[in-house]
Amino acid sequence: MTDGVAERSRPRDRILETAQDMFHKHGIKGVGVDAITEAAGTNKMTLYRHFESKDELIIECLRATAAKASRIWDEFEAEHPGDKLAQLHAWVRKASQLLSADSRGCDMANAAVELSESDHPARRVIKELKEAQREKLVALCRDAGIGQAELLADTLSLLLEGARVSMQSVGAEGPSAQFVRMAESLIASFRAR
Amino acid sequence: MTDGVAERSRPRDRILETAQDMFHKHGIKGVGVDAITEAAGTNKMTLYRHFESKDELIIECLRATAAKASRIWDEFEAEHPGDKLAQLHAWVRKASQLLSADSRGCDMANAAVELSESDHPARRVIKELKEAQREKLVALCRDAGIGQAELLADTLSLLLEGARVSMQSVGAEGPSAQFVRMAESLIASFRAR
DNA sequence: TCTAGAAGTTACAGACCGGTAACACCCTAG
DNA sequence: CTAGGGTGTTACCGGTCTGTAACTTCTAGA
Repeated sequence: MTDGVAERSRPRDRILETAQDMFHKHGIKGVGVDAITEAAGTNKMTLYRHFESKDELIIECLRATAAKASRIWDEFEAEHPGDKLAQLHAWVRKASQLLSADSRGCDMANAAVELSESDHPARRVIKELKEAQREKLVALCRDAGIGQAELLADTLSLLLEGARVSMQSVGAEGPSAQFVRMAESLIASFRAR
Repeated sequence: MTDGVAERSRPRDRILETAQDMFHKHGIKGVGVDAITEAAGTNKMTLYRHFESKDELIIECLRATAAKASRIWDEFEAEHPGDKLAQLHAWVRKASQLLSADSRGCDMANAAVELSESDHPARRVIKELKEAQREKLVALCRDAGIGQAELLADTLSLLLEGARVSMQSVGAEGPSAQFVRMAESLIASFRAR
């Protein structure tokens, strides 16, 4: 018999998956460990046997989310082998799919907003993961033959980051609705230089 | 004798100003009403005599912050009377000043991230205020003689929103460092069309 | 100077939080 | 069959949170 949340797997995996989902939906400070374990079909003691604290659970969730996102890049390569420009367009399309209605945005950015303590252990993890993502996009732009690759990658990054947070303020019909047009126009402009 | 926080003014004003500051620095869920009243040199009962709940205090803080931001537009008009294009460049410069190190970003966007409950009373206020800001920027672009005023305004909005949240993830040396160059380049591009 | 309302003080209620202790249980490997 | 590790259960600790009650003190205006 399954459990709705996930196939009857090991408690640690269920906790991790459930926590990712609940942190994303309700925010990190908006959900307690009791609620997570209950939704995961287990209990608090088991959580603390696998994670030494809630902060460590947060960090593991961020790493897991980043790992999932990282796998998408493999799909780009698989769908458009060697064609870096096509992969860049695929990135735009994939990014725009993150802007569906009532999305809660980027987990790492949201965590950075919520965890305001400057010495919170998750902060350095967020920075590392975000920088890794940035370098991937820079490399993609460069390999696509774009001159100012860093500048285009950073511009696209800010546009997407802005779109994801804007959606949470004003919804999907706000400025973020024009994301694809903005991004494609930018890429065309950079290619023409 | 003054009190560090603010001149000896009326408790309600001190609470409002202190709450704005503390919500900005530590996040809404990261600060309790006790801490606010203590920092404001008053007490919890006085707070609840002026605000019927913490949620209402949050809303009043957002309105106050938006009102402050609104006054900046008057400065643009005062510094460059009638010259809407100069005012647009002033907007870019002012926006870039929001990207100083260890900034905590936009209060309204942060609140939208923190208050994940879709029916939270602050959500509609955030949406209203953000939409008002958007329309101001659209009007500025249009009056500056730019053809696709809405698209430029939305692009600039997303860039700034993204820069402000990116800073909280990766710091001021990340993609947000190029904000001015991106924005100016965009304006030039739209003007050339 | 007197008075009314604003502000301060203390204590408390009820809920939730992260985290731990002690113990019972189950299921699989040997 | 048995031993042991992973898991479940219950209860609890100390702390924090929003919000309220009852009472005292202050202060400005008539």
